Amino acid sequence: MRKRRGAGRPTIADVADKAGVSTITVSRALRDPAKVSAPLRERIDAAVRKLDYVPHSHASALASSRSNIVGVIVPSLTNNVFADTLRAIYDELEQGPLQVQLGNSRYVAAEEERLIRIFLGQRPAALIVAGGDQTPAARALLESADCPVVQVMEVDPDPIDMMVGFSHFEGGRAAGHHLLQRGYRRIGFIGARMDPRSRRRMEGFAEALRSAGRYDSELFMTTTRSSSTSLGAELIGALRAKRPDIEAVFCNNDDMALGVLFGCQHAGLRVPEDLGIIGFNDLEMMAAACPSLTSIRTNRYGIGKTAVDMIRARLDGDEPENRVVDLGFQLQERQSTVRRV
Amino acid sequence: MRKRRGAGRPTIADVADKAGVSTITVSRALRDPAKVSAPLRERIDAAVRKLDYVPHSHASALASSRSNIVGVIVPSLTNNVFADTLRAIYDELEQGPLQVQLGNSRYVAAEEERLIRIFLGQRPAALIVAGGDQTPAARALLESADCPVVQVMEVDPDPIDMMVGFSHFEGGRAAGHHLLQRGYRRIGFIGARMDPRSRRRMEGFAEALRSAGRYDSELFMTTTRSSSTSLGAELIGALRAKRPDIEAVFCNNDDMALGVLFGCQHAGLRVPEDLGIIGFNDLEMMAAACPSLTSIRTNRYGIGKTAVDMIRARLDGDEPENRVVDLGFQLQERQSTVRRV
DNA sequence: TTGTACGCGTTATCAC
DNA sequence: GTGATAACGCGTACAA
Repeated sequence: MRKRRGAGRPTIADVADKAGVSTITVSRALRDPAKVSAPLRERIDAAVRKLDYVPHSHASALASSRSNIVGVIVPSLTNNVFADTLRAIYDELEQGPLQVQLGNSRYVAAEEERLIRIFLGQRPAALIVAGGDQTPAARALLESADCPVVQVMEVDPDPIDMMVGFSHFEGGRAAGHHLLQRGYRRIGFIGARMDPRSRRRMEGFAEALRSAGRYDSELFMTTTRSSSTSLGAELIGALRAKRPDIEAVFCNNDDMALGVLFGCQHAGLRVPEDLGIIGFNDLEMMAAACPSLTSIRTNRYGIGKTAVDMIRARLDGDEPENRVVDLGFQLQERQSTVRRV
Repeated sequence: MRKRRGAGRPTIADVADKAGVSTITVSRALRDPAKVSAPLRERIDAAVRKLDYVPHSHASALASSRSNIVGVIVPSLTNNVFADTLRAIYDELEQGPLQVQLGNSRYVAAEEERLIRIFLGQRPAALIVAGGDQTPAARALLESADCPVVQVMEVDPDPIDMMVGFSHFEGGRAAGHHLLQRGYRRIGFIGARMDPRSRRRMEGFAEALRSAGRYDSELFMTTTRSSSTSLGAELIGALRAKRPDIEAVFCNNDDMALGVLFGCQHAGLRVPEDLGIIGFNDLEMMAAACPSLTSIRTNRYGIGKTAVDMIRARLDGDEPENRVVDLGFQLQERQSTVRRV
């Protein structure tokens, strides 16, 4: 009897013994049943069930030098924005043999680089990362990775490999144009976290105001604290204390916008009569709020789905038509930006 | 020159060649630097950097019959409740050498079983699953798994291995007691999704009302649709259409509670004067809302942290004092349940 | 359609 | 402290 180091779980050889076939036949029966004759297939299936055999994915990955893992690295787990994209990735991916491995970079580029290094060690089937602000080393690693790489949530003319998202700059600009069109004059901005994407939204927004001669830096208030509803309420209070004449505000995300609404209500201000509010992302609650809240709708689920489609295509040997897909955004006008007369 | 099937990335043998040592020395230098003399260690580190060598985790897992993967299976990615626990797990786990592999069961027990099977195929270092409602087959798989298993979000006298959470039944009961104490009489319930945990909350709530002779099944409204803010608004509308005399409502989660608040505001009802509202989980927005919303606070981050602590202890050979840890909950009384005079 | 021989990259074991 | 050798469990290549 051979000495064994392993954990004692049944192996493909045990199944083969029990079914009276060779290991390779079991291997084939499991991965591509059509390649094995019906009677053998049944004997093998029975043996698998009886032994409760589970294939050892690491051994498989090692032998085939290819794993079924798709690494996904997002900056935040609690941010609903990524949750929707993640949900799409899981929905699409778990149909097939592919498995998701999720990393949380906590909005820290060095942490993202560390995770990329670790994930690459798994020889992943593909990699999905957020945005285009990797460290130079991380970018180099990804460029030399021998698997599809998709950057999500943004668009950029110079992707590492493939990219799907939308322009945050343009989204911010659209928010600015909307408030201007509604007739607002003293227009402010409230931003938390201020990661690169939030920053680009702010820049697009400022650009819109500037081109209309309405940019007033005093009405812009940002913090690196992470966004939350209560922070939105807090910041609008601070902003109004400084500049009570503010007429409308763009929030860098919907949680902040909701907080601004609550802050106004607690202060006895009417929305939109006393203050116009526009958010970003259009989470589900925005339409339900009272008053309903204007926002920039982004196609977060579509981004995840498209990312997986691109990966699938590449894995199937096809080349996607466009390496960069812009899914755009839509302004959702609601009660919170109806200009007072 | 030997023929190679692999993807061509540098291997530990390449590093060994470059450093003029054997592979096992490189292996040791990487895993436990103290076991290798300083000069060799430096030569090896230099070679690693020069080749940009990344260890092949699958080969390592195969050889050691132990991976550094902790499988985590949750029913939902978009539900903030799990997001907080996940964040804790990531925060705790990614410090060390352990990696998270996340599965999404979509509230489907069969899907959970499938994921458990797949994860077990990775010979994980540990497994974390939600709740105690696994299929019998899944439970059997977990019981025979040769790794620590932690069930989170609930407590149960009969855990598979270890467990950390709180009693949903008691949480529901506390909500009922609170409304009764506040003097509410016609008390209702609104529940979406109605997964096992929501169901237990409802049962505890009903139990509290029943023991006070205040249970009225007509005031209970549930749906299997997934919870959302707009659904909360919709359901309170339907419930009030049927029973305009309703005085207070317990929502099975905070999203629904916020939706009920919005629904009331849209309908011109005052909260808490015309309707008392209490939610469950106490998400961050509950305190910021106007009026602020009463809820049952649960320690979701603590649950994730404790789960990892238990795993760490077991992996280090220690046995945790208690196999079941009840982290409890706290009633957060706010404006939304201040009884009208 | 089925089987044999061997390699995948790493680590455990045992010797030096 | 360091090294030679043999597993780890499975898939590829080629033969039958």
